Amino acid sequence: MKLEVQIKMNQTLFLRDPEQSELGRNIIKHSIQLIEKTGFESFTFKKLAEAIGTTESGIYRYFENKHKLLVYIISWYWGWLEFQIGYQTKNVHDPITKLKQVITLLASNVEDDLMTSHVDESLLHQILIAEGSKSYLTKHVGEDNKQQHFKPYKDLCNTVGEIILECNPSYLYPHSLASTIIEVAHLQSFFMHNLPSLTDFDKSKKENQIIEFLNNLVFSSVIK
Amino acid sequence: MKLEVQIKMNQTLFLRDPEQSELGRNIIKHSIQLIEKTGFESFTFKKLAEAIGTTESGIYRYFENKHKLLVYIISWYWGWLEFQIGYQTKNVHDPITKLKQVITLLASNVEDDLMTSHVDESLLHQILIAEGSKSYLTKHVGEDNKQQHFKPYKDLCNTVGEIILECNPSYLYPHSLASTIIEVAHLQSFFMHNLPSLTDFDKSKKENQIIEFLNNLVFSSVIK
DNA sequence: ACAAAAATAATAGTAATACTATCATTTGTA
DNA sequence: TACAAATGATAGTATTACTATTATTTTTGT
Repeated sequence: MKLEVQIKMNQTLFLRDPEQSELGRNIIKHSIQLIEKTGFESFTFKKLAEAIGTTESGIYRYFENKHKLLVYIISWYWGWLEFQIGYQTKNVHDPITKLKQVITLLASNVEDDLMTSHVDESLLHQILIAEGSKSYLTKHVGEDNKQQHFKPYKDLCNTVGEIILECNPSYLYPHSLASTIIEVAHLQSFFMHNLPSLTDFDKSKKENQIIEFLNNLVFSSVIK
Repeated sequence: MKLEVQIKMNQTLFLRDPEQSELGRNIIKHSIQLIEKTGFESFTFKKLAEAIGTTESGIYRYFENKHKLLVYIISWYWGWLEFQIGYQTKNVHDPITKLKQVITLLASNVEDDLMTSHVDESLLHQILIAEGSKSYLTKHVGEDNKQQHFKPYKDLCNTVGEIILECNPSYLYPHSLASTIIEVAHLQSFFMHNLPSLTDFDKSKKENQIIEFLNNLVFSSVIK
């Protein structure tokens, strides 16, 4: 028997559940590939339909528009990451060790998880770095938020915030520090590869330097 | 005599210099208002032309496309901020005080600077918070970078990075910390207003809390 | 003051995007 | 095997992101 991890998704993000059909899973699979390759701005449902071998109207039966599809795959990623964090830190009791592991998970390059056959987490991680903030940097962020579209992200920040509080119960900014860690991990990776003079890292040494930077930043302020 | 501050802009960002004509200055003025009000996605040259009382082709004579216009106004803002930092910290010799003042400048709500009659810096600051990262989160960031479109941002990060090094010459990540301060100041402000559970702040107390968070973060790690 | 040059306005047109609608065909299942 | 549900094929619309052309106004150099 093949084990498949299922991430429970918000129903308002789609019109028809893409997990439940071959076409739906193809939409997810190929949209991840296309968005990663061409960027979200030049990604269209027409191109996606061509890549899959279906028609535009086929896609529209699953997703209202490309922004909701983006939010869908990003939410999926946060759900998956939360699962990973729970799984990988299961028997770790020291909160400092746990927080270090979380930072490593957030700032490392991800490998494709074979438990999820139609999702390439490695590509998805790249999408998060380059397009993640576009999911909420809109004028309709308020309504999206009311529909709980960002719940997986918030849940993740809460989880990380709680670990921070375990390290130091009197630390004043657990949520802000959690969202900062996540966003800075992505930003510094983007800068390192595209605008390197905004960082002190070089591509060849990979993500380790970002992890060290974040560890230094986080533990200096959390554990005085 | 009325003093006007002039920010020197990269020539490849525009086709005709908008500072040099009434129409050009109107394009800047109204694009700042429109982008702030409607968001960058629904901002079009047609709407801008209507707001000014000119035609689409009129705008196209100044800017190739709306992305370059966005990068233009954002670069302008970084240039202006750099000037502000230089001006406001002119006679401050203690680097710690200086860095604190810089953090305050980066994370405070900006007031309209009357030295620049066609630019509303307060609106521009809001645009930076909500749209700033869209200037570089593109697939053409590499070419844009070669054309020096992000130079004002890099210069600012360098300036901040140098102050960080004055505080602690052995600090390992001056550039990364500088870009982190700038980005986190904007992100936490956006989150506070739109996704407050990602922060520990509440709108009523305004930006002071973000400044305190950043001070705590920065000085814990820079001055051990 | 006047001609030439430059800038602007007005209009039209195109290809692509972001959809909506309709209907025929295939597929899954009671 | 019949019926519904899902998919495919096709067409159509309004808007966007431009380019091109020509007429009109404004600026400027002599």
